[in-house]
Amino acid sequence: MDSHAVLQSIWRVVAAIPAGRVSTYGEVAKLAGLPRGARQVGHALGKAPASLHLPWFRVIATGGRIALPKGTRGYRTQISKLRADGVAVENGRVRLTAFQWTPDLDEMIWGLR
DNA sequence: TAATTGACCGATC
DNA sequence: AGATCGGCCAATT
Repeated sequence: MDSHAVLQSIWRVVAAIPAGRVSTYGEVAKLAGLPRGARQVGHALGKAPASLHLPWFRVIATGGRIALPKGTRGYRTQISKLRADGVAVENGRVRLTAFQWTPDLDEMIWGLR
């Protein structure tokens, strides 16, 4: 599997995160077939062309933390985008118990198809 | 080729 | 709750 394919699978997973829900770097990595590749996800998001319109802001760090350093441009952008999605962000954090996306449980809990 | 860096994670203190 | 530390893995220097 070449690196380009890896980027694509990561982007595919990120693109699949539904509005109003979030996922973590580690989780996205796992879903993309990289069990310990959380850092790769960071790189992949950084390299993603804007033309893909990827919902990168739905990807956060473990514990619901906003990964970007507080005070940066991206930090504020991410929060406002999440809020626009209906995700509650308090003090730079998201309640994962309420908003974390897990594809398999998604159908069971929310009855989505 | 080796060292450094980074939108990370988990356990531990 | 916040800080430290070791482990991870790829891209960059």
